Amino acid sequence: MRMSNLFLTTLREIPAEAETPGHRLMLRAGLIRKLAAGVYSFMPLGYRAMEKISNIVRQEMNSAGAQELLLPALQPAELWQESGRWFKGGKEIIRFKDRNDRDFCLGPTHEEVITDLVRHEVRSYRQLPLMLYQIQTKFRDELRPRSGVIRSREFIMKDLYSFDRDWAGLDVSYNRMYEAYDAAFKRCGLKTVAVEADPGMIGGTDSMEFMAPSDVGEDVIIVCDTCDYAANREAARIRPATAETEPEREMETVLTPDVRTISQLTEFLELPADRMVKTLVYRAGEGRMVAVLVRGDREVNEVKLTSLLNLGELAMAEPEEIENLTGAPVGFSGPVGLEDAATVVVDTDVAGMRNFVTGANAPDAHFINVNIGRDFSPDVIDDVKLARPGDPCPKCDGSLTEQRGIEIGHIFKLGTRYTEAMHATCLDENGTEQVIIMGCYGIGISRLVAAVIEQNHDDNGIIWPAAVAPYHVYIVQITPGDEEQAALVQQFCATLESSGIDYILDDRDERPGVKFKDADLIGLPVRAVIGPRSLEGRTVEIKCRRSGEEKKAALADAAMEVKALLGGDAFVSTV
RNA sequence: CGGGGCGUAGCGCAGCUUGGUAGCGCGCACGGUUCGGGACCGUGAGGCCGUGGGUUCGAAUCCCGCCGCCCCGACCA
Repeated sequence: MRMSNLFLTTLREIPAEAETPGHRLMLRAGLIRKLAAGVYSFMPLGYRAMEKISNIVRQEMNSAGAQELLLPALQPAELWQESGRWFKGGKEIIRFKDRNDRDFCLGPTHEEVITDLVRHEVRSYRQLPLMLYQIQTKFRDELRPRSGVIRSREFIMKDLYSFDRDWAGLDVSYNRMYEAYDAAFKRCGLKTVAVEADPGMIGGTDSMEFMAPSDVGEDVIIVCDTCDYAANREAARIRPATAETEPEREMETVLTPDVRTISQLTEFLELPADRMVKTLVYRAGEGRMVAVLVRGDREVNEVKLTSLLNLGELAMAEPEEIENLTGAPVGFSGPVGLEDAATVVVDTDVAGMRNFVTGANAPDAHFINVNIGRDFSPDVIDDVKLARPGDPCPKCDGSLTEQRGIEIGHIFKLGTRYTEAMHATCLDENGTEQVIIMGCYGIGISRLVAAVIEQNHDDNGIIWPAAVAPYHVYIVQITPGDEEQAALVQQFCATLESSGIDYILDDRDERPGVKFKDADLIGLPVRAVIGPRSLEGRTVEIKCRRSGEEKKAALADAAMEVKALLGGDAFVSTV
């Protein structure tokens, strides 16, 4: 491709709208352009990188035994009503009516459509297992699109669905996808961590997210410094602290006028926060109240709490609700005497404490020397606190660390969540109808492009991994009109082509500095320069974008040198 | 949805306080000099000053409404 023909304008200045390094570079390098909030065009260069990524993913899905198809983005409401997600699924579904006043949506995901398809086509267990996938545009009316193509309202996703006759089959499909994901991300030059995740509203038993570690990631991931334990903070478990053994003392009331917060209380009682127990009051669906006890220096993990109690909704209670429940204003809540009016949940660490401090459910009063069992009885004891760095690992003696990550893949064991609601069944050997067991597996393809750039750039621009670079080589002819140089360039291009290496030839009538700057910004893995210095020995200057290493190569050897820099044959794949 | 910020040329911004009909840099077009890390000189094109209303002789500027965009939070496969 000649630069003079390429539909590309690079930006010298940083667009004001972009905050993250990757988003800025994608705009500056002319990979994407914005149409509206969270809605982007992919320009030829950006699209080409995305196509290379799609092809890698496609190859890995195919070799895992999956088949590609294409499902409609336009979906009738009836399917979503059948699965129960038309109203629950909520605000992010883009809905509208057709001319006949029929409800439709633009597909945010395709569990319903694929389940509908499979229930019509699959009659027998002999047609299973089945893995079907597509690479297609998804639509979600995100509350807050951000960071360019990392969270957008229209995006490209690979979604794969597995159908098995039993749970053992699902385990096989799930593990096969796990391996395929790992392989695909590696090939894309992306560092990822697979973490335990909360299945959330989509339902199902197990789920894992593939995270690309990055400071601009929206998720916090918790990783053990010793073993392989890793989890999304929303789902991270923590090994309980060892139980205290001191003898129980008599519970007493202490007057604490206007002392409401833990920090006020530590000062007032001259006790550390880890001797206190916070009681947080939540309202679940249908007026059910939940009181959650965590140590004074900890936070509640609301996601863990929600899935633990299997609650559809959960919100902090309003001050009036707290006063109705406890008889005291906010700041004096405690578990004693609350058992009948609320579900009392105690964090595992609190369960091991003796003689702690809680609110007394009376204005301006706290209890000291509270003990579980004697003074109140919890309904549930479980791990409901938010993990933080330094916490003990649930699997080994190590301790947990924290980093941010971009979620680029998510795999779920759905089980019968959709197949049951939509009656997708098949007959087994005995002629008995069996509900099909399902899994679903997503990769955010357009997000992956952004994640690759977030992980691979420097101050001067993008540093594409060879396998996903829109082109492999950026060729600069220093003196555009020079015929001797042009002849060398032509020969060089021919050797690249015959080696399966693709390139951009910067043939613009610009000064060398401009071309070098654009070469760094666009960030193809190799830059090749042919100029006055090349003529005498018929050489090409070859520079590695990542290492900065530069060498002269004889024209005859140049293609081989380039290939070596690209990492050998494995990375050379044209779109 | 709550908080904050911003909408002026393709991009980055000034002008608004104190109303008088729009400017700078980059980019773009043309000519010339240049040419190994974003050159220089000259000429030029390009603007319902987000949008609707109001105040005024007169509004980019003051007032009110709406829309859009960005950030933080809430929320979220």
